[in-house]
Amino acid sequence: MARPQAFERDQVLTDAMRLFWRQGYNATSIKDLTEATHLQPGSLYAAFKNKRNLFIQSLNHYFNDLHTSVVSLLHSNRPPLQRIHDFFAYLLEQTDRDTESKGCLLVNTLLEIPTDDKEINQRVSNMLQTVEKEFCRVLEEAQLKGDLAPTFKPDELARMLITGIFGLRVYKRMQPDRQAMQAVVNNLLSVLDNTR
Amino acid sequence: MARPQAFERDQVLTDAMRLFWRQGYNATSIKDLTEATHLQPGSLYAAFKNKRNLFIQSLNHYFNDLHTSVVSLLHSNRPPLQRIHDFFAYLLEQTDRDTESKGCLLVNTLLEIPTDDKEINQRVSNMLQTVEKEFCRVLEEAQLKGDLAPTFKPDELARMLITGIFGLRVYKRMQPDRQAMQAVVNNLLSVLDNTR
DNA sequence: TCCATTATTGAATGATCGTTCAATAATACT
DNA sequence: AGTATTATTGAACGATCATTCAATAATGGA
Repeated sequence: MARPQAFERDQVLTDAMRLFWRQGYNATSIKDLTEATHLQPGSLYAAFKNKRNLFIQSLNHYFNDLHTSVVSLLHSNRPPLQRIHDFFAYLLEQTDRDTESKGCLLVNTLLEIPTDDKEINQRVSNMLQTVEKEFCRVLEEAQLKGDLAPTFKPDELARMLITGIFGLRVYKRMQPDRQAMQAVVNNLLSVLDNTR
Repeated sequence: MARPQAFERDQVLTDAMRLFWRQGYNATSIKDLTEATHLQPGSLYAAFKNKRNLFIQSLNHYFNDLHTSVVSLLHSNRPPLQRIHDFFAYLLEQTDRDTESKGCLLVNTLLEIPTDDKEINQRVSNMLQTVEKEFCRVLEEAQLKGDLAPTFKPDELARMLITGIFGLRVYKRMQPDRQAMQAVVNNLLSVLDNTR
């Protein structure tokens, strides 16, 4: 016995997320958000408490999508090292389609939000560490199969690859051509071929 | 025959730069800047036109310092590949001392400023490309001396190392311990050891 | 059909934003 | 000493910020 909600929470979060992704947290105003979501300020605040909380929900929404992609790529039935290559191929494709150079919302957030905002930094760090762990498991699997030299430490390699991805996300802002990005990936992945 | 300027332009730029570095462009207000520089708004605007221009001057100031460090490290009299290692050792030290996790102002700016701000993006990109070229020249020198396999393309390697630095700058925000960062650097630099 | 409950509206709030400018102060030259 | 010139001050401006809330609308159950 009450008036029903007229909007879909998921759709609103998608709209908000896209805006934060394109403009960053500080540069996105409530006015921007009301226009993008077609919700009035009051509704936005009733549903999401405030701007900061809406942002956090947007981050969660982004990570859900990201995690789905990562899992489907890294848990496929292809050989482990091939799956790593698949991931980077996917990253390059996505980077290519991203004509606005938005990059990764999590990486952008990590650099924009002040260090002393423990909550947001912790949340984003955890999300990225989750991805790092997925990488690590695949590398362990490769090592077990003998596709990766036993002298490697999978956790260190995973960390290095994740760092490489972060770097690519930044490098893209310099508007390099696809070939340049591809060459970086090739050199990065050449570490895995090392027999030591 | 006029009243002399009471402040040192360089000191003011240093103060402003530190603030932009710590907080980012959008999160830094004129009030913040007047407090940090001890200049009133009017003086600030008389000397630097507006906030945006003050930021651009701060970027230049930052790059001057950066370029000095890079040159002294990469043009030393040590063997070329050793100079690359020196650079990363310096980077790790600096990262360690940076308890606020400010990272690199240029990298932060590249991610914060919208893509459609051509001027700032172009300026920052040029600065970073300058560093990349310094790396490239050292790698060419190493190749000439036979310290680097001739199959490598120095420009691609330089790009990969720069990307690695960007990545480390981001990774640092996740508050990793020094060992973790060191391992990333080791794995990154292991590419150079490849004999192909 | 009426009512209790919740959703939506959008104007209003006070704070803060970047920027301007008239008033005042400090200097060098005559 | 007087004056032309430039530097400094800091209050004031309009715009915009995030947030609130009283008024209104829409529903399901009685």
